Amino acid sequence: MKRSPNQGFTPRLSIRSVASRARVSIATVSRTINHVSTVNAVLAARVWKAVDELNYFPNSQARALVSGKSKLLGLIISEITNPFFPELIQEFEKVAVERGYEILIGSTNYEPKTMELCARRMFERQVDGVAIMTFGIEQFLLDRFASDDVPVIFIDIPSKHPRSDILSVDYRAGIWEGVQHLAALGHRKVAFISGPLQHRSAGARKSAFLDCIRCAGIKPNQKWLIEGNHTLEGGRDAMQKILALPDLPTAIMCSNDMTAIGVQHALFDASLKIPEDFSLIGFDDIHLAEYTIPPLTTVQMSCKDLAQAAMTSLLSRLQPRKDKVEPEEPITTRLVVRRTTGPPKAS
Amino acid sequence: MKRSPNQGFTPRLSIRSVASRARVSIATVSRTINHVSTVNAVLAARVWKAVDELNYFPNSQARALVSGKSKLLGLIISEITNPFFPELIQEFEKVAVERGYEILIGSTNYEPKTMELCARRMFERQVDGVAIMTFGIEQFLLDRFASDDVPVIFIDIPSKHPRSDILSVDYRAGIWEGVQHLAALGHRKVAFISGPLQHRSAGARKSAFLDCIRCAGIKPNQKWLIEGNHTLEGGRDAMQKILALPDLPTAIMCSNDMTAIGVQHALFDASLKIPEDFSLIGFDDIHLAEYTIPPLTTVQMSCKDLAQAAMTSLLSRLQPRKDKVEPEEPITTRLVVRRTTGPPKAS
DNA sequence: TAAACTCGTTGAAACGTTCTCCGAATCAGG
DNA sequence: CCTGATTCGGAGAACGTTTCAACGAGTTTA
Repeated sequence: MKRSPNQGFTPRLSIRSVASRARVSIATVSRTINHVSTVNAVLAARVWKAVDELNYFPNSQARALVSGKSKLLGLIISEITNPFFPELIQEFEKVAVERGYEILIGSTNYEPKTMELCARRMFERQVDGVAIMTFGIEQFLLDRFASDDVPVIFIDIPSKHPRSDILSVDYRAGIWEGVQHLAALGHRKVAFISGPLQHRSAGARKSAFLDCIRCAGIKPNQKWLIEGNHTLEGGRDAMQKILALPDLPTAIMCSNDMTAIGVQHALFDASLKIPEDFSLIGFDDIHLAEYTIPPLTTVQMSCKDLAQAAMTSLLSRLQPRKDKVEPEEPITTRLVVRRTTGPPKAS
Repeated sequence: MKRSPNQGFTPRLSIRSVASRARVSIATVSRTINHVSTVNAVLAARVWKAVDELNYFPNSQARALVSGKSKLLGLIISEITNPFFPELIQEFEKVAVERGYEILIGSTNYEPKTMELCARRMFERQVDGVAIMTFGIEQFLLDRFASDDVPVIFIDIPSKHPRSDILSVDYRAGIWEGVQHLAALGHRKVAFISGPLQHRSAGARKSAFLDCIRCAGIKPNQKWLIEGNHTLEGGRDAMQKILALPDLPTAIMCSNDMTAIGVQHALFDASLKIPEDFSLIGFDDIHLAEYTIPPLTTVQMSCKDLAQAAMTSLLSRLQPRKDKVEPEEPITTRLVVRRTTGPPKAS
């Protein structure tokens, strides 16, 4: 940056330009654009006119520097190429922009190393808050955010120690509906393709499934519990493993929709039909699920609700108001029946 | 922000803390962490030690304020829920983070209004550069960026006035391969479902198609030129319109893969088979295209190439080096044959 | 031996805001 | 018309950094 008296030209458009054009002090301009009520209406009008004519807008860096608030929010997700997350991002962005925030996105790709890098990026940009929408998070990262007084929201299963920065999801409800649906159709041999199990919430989905299966009076078969990785490839590979088994299940539940789509692909490749040969249930209800062939029966977790709950909670922590932070309702899940489930093949 | 002498406590971790701990001036600290070569090795070591012990990192707001560089890059896309864009974002993010930049994402949802809002957001955060990866952009927005000396990169068709801030895509090459492929299979009746035609590059894809069709000696039929909107729904609706026609085409080309997936859905609903009843070709080659049922034959536009070319060009404009900005090669496109094309039904 | 140069370090100004404090202006009541 | 209350505008410090100008200690030259 040039330090010379005036570096020649370019008297950069600043609050000062507005002040002089409106013939008021810079303080008055500042108060006007920050909607402080005590400012005289006549002057305010002059200020707004000047702002408009100059097409001025405040320098957010300077604002951030002095206020200590960057108006930046971090959003850490697992994998941006999994359509569930873009849908989530879209909701986040909407709410954030409405409230004057921008979003910094970090994609971990399921690697703890990358997760750490993302967290560091968030730190360096001094985000005002972070939403961690991955399937799990390391404790030490949470601690680090906490030690910097950065509010953090993350997803987890409902717990009896309701720390309000946890957004709890009731995975069981939807999975239970799914299992019941399958049982009602006559399925007794149900496989489950999980997500990467080192992630808490992937594990939570799997335990919910096992729990439900037992409640339905079905004894789970270890052979039919496959670990996937929440990707298309993972779903395909897992299904191929299942097909290689001597004793086949009649229905497959998946930890997310991408896995289910991978399964559909594997079955198509093997010339097997859904739902005639296998029933299939996904999880998430991404928009695409309605468009698979055949349309996917899946457990819906409203990412709209999720994003809004996360944002509400995050923002309420940023602007401490008198209204108490209400204990968050758990996010609910429910079955959406489409066309990948049917009675088991009479074998 | 409290203005009282010391607001009690919290002597915020700053470059000053490091300076006093390393027993040097803040200027020396600054030069050290910015890798200015003239700094004495002994002092540098002391500084790095202090940095490490305090776990210090510089405040990016302050940096941005004084340097005039926000190290923020804008990325404006059409629609984050179209999987093509997340794939693009992923590449962008990778390159950007490597170079110390963060990305601000704006999704226009094809609305000029929203596009304007996005541009404004970018302005307010004083991004150092913007990549506009939508299917078109208003001239006045480009002008505004230009008047603020913000480098802009956007996509367009190859033109004889190669302004280096245009990333040109050779849509024709891939579409030509697609048309030839169909013609070779015996198709003479080919429909095209375009994107929203107010967008330049959607229009470009359509003209490329018309051009290729004529070159292949086929007379295009106006009835088979449907305007879609690059979404699943748009593809489905367009296909339903086509199915209502008295004279049916035998093959469908789509302006993007999402449209093609919508077409597959409409055909599935109508109990029509691909490729037996209709051949289908998409555009983009999103990752999902390999996983549709049947796997989608499509024109590949490497979003990796696209993102990297965009970033390279953008970054080279940010750090003007001696090495001349090479004239960008147009991004190429090519056909990927999978299983949605076959000979036309003998009617 | 003093002057002229280097080299490396430091103090201080500047970036564009916000916000506190204080002085000036306005107004109502006596 | 004067006093006290009230309201509003302006000067200036502070935020955390970068970088310029200046300075001090060595080193070389006259």
